This record gives sequence, C-alpha cells and structure tokens, in this order.
Amino acid sequence: MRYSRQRELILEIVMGTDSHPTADWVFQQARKQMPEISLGTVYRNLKRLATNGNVRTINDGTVVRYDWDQEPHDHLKCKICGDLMDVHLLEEDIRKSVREKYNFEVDDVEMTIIGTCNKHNTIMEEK
Amino acid sequence: MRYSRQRELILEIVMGTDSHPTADWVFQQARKQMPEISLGTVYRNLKRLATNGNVRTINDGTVVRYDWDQEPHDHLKCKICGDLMDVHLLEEDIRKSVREKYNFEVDDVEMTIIGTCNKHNTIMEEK
DNA sequence: AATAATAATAGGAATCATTATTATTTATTG
DNA sequence: CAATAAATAATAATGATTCCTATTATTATT
Ligand SMILES: [Mn+2]
Ligand SMILES: [Mn+2]
Ligand SMILES: [Zn+2]
Ligand SMILES: [Zn+2]
Repeated sequence: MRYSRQRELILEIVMGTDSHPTADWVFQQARKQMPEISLGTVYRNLKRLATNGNVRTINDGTVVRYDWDQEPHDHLKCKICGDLMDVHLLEEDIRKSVREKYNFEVDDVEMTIIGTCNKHNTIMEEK
Repeated sequence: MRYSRQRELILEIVMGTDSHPTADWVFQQARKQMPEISLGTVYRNLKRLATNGNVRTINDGTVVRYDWDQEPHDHLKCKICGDLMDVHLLEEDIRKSVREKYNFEVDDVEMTIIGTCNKHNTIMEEK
C-alpha cells in the first residue's frame, strides 16, 4: 500500500479524538485542511485502516464508528446525549466463560451498555 | 392500537423461530401466507411490536434483527455461518459494576461475541 | 346490518449510510 | 524524466429503513 496525504490526514484525525467518530465526522474535519478530499476516500481509507489494524470499528446501532484505542474495551452509550464512553470490564471472564460453556472460539467481544451518563444526574435538580 | 391480520401474522412468525430474523426474512415468510402484504407493513409492525414490548431488537452489525425472547441475554455471532445463538452470562455483574464504577445508570446491555461456532470444529478434520 | 370515524395498509418514493465505478491524478521506481 | 499502477474525486448505485398518500379494513354507533 503506497502513501497518500489523505490517508495520513484521516489517521491523524481519528488518533486525535476520543469521540469515536463516524466517517462523516472525519470527513467534515478533513475537508477543513484539505477541501478537495472526497467522502468516498474517507470511507475507503477508514476501512483500510481498520483491516490493517490501525483503528478499530464500533457498531453504534446502524452506523459505524472508529476508535484509535485497540485495547479490548467496551462502551457506554448515553441514550440522552448519544455519547460513547470507554469502559474496561470483565473481558477475560467473558471470553473464558464462553469458551468453556459454549465451545465457541471467541475473536472479539462487542458490548454496548445503554443508559444515562452522569452529565444528566438528577442530583443537580434537587435545589 | 387496533387489530390487524398482518400484525398478528408478523408476531406469529417471530414467535415461531429462534433464528433472530430480519424484517426482510419475516416479509418473505409472511408473503407465503399473505401474498399482498407489503414490506413497509412488516417494518412498521415489527417496530411497533418492539416498542410494545412484544419482541426485542438486536443490532447485528448494520441490520436489525428481532427476538421473541425478552429475557436479558446476549448473542454469539459466528463469523463463518453468520448464525446468532443465545448465551446467558454475567448480566447482573456487568450492570452492578458499571453502576458502581462509572456512575452510569444502566438500561440495557447489548453484547455480541464474535467468533467461530462449534459447527466448524477443527476436530472433525483430524481424520 | 348499514353508516361513520379513523387506524392501518399497499405501493412507491425518499432518505441515509455505505460501496462501486471510472476517468484522472499522483506516488514510486528505474 | 517517463512508465506503471495505485489512489483519488466525482458521481452513480446499493441496501436497509422510513415516509407519503390514496385506498381499505376495523371498530363503534345507529
Ligand atoms: Mn473506545
Ligand atoms: Mn436471542
Ligand atoms: Zn449523556
Ligand atoms: Zn458457524
């Protein structure tokens, strides 16, 4: 795979955020620095970066998000603000348990925990 | 909400399978018994049955599947045959841990474990 | 049973995220 | 610098799902 300015920029953008961005968000950022870049190029390169192991993909309902953090971890999704936040738990227990109980060879655990994040705490309203 | 023959059929089809069907699969089954039913009707009613709590939805990558089983449980997805199978594990531990450690109010845990199911066991090939 | 009120449907258009196509541009190599 | 082929930009196509609207079916009322 040979070098391209657009791929370098795309990777830099994903590396520079914790927001688990979509292809379209990356595209909006990228065109600020490179106005002629096309959305197809962003999709193509994000996919390639994912198969190369430079970034990882997250399925957020019906859209795909990208995450520079390759460590096995899961996500909390706030149903109010839609934010995804990282959470590290029990990954190894889950893998072990599934292997032993279900005879299923685990590659990857995808967990999204849906709820309400602490930005929307009810405590504040108790004035 | 008033009765409709098509909604009754749609629910019956979802209730009658463990395959975690998509809207399109339900549509294909439904039209065998009711050839004039439309795909939009299937989508509309599956969504309604889900909000009514008659069925639950599963995000399988980019497509939505439906599950009659309302018990909290997770799914193993085989990367070879694409099948989804039910798995029951640790749900309460996960909820508790997230509440305590992250101050995040949990509504629902969505977990998909990706790997290879035992239909593709390598033991069989060791002849 | 006929009538009225209106919820639900069929069929098709529209939308949204993503992928495919292709002519043109660009990185790489001798 | 020229040749080669990989990557891009622009745009068309796709697939899943939702939306629109004229027509039909269900339910309540005479
Ligand atoms: Mn993450
Ligand atoms: Mn299930
Ligand atoms: Zn929030
Ligand atoms: Zn399998």
